[in-house]
Amino acid sequence: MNEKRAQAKRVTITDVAKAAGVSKTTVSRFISGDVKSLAEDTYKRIAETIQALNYQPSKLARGLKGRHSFLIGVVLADITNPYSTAILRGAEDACHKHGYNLLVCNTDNDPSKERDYILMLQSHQIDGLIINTTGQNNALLHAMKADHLPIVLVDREVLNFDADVVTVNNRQAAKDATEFLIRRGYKRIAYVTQPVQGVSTRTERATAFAQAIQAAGLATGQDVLEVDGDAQVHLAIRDFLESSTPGPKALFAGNAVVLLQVILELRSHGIDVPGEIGILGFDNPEWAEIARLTTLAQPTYQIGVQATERLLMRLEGKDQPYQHIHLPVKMVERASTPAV
Amino acid sequence: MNEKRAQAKRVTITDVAKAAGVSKTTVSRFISGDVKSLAEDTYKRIAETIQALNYQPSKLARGLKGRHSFLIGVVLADITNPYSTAILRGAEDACHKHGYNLLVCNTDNDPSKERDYILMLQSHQIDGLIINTTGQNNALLHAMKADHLPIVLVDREVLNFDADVVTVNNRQAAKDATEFLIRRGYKRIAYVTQPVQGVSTRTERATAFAQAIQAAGLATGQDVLEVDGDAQVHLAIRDFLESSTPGPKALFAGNAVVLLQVILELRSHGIDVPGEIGILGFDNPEWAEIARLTTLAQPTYQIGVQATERLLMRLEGKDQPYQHIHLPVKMVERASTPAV
DNA sequence: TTGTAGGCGTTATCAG
DNA sequence: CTGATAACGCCTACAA
Repeated sequence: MNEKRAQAKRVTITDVAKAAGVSKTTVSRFISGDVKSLAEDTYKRIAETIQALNYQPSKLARGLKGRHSFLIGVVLADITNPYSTAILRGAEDACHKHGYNLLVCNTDNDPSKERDYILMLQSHQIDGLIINTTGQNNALLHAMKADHLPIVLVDREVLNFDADVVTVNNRQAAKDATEFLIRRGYKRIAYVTQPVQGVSTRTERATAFAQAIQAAGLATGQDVLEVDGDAQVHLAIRDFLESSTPGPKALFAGNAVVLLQVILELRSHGIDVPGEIGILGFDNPEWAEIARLTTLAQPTYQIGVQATERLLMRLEGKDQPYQHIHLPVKMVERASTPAV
Repeated sequence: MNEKRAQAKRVTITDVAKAAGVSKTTVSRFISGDVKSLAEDTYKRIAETIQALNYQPSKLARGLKGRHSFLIGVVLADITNPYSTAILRGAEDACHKHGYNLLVCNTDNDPSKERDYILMLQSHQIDGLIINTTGQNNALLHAMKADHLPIVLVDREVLNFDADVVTVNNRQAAKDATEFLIRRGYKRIAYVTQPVQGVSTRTERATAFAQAIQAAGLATGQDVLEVDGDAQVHLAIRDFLESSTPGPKALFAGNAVVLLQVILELRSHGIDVPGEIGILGFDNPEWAEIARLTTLAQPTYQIGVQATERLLMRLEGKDQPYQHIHLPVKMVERASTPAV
């Protein structure tokens, strides 16, 4: 075990102090931005020395002693989903402005992976956590919160968990979209979603949809189709197409992943969209324009930004009451939902 | 300034040592996996104590003293590009297996942001760096490397920079695809790309394309269209469509971003694909299936995994010569490139 | 306005 | 096989 990674000796606060002819404390004050307690002359000398030596304070050491690691953990359910990516990008931009970095984790909607990650993040002493949770690690989240870790929930809420939440108004959006389809003249409408169990967003959307359908007297008892994977989509769509309920049909997809599956499935059946069936979907992926699909666009980037800003606000000591921020959803009407 | 974040006192190695009736050193050995120098009995006792106390070693403290921060920096040019996301996911999976975490940065192809980020990562004492570089911070990269920071380049190479590189065989893929289009009977073929300047991937693809066109006697002097933004795409496509060179036309897009722009632009001109023009593109985004586009699929997930594994290998002290890994590209033929 | 001393949680060194 | 002790680079009292 000889010197494997013999880093060119790092420039430390001690080097700067020595070179500038002051004490470490003074340099430390400079770093922490405690400007007003430094003589102008001293300030200048330190600034120059830092420049000259190309000194970079170690966030590691700062974190060990002080309060900040300058690390924010981001736990995402599915990092390949453009929805998550947009949030990530918003969070990233906001962090960068404040000198924080993002520790990104991808749980694949797997609660045990999520658990592992939260623990790892903890061991890195993250200053805050932004999480799109599976909803199966609530006890752990409570514990972290009790440990005074600021947490912001994005997209999905957690029952009885008092924290900042940044999401969209799912109920309203689902209701509006459903009523829109009904006004368009569709009579047999189904909502296709991934399993709703434990995921607030999915539950809210599905429930609001079901209520709207009910209110319009269009319920069939087979209105919400829960699917998990292509095979189940296949079966669900087949049954839907075969159902004998009269009138124009429409399918409402709960997110972009499902939307894509539905489109491809319909195509494999040789069904013409929108000739034979209307389509509407949550999320507004880049390909919606290509496929001319009516979608519900969420301000994903803004979700990331606002979540991060809530967090940073707390990190800076401004304690405000927890807030549930519901950003607006905007329908982008395209060719897939004509009046029938 | 009272106790803002008065963390419930963290369980430390000292607590474990005390509870287990051994010294900190011994516990440290346990943590570091130095198993063979522990009595079986001691081992068991420590394991139990750690369980009981729910102890989590602080990676921060470990990093400060020892060699590892267990942090790997990932610098991406564009995090919203599904291509990048897939790499990220591969890297993430590989890291998680080895107990490392990813510090993710998004440069938006902006060299000065890239510079900032590299410096920030350095201050977090990252153990390694995976970078999809803008190509404008080579000096800095050289410096980091001289500091013995293991670096793996993904997607894009850097001239005269000796390091591991994981990418695909761009030249071969571009050549093969171009020849495929020629065999299909297209006579006027243009390659649409984002600015190639400094980006090896783009340069290689464009060059190989130009050579293949040249070899086939199909060059017009207007074969590679460099575009930056929708406005330029608009102009380039218009000129291309108006060009009087006889024979079937085809457009070859340099990546998914350009591909999308091209498709939408053609649509706005009312051009039928593939009736009036053939289309082929690098990358294989999820919507290629919907739009029935022939594409060149890259093993993006694998790029992420292999890049990370190269890095981890070095972190574990296995010094191997640097390698340029060129993963294979696979053409996915769909309806957009019929024989004409 | 500046400095001194001690400690954050861990690992490396050197002894037993 | 196990332990004392001194770092790592910085921050926070407390003093001056």
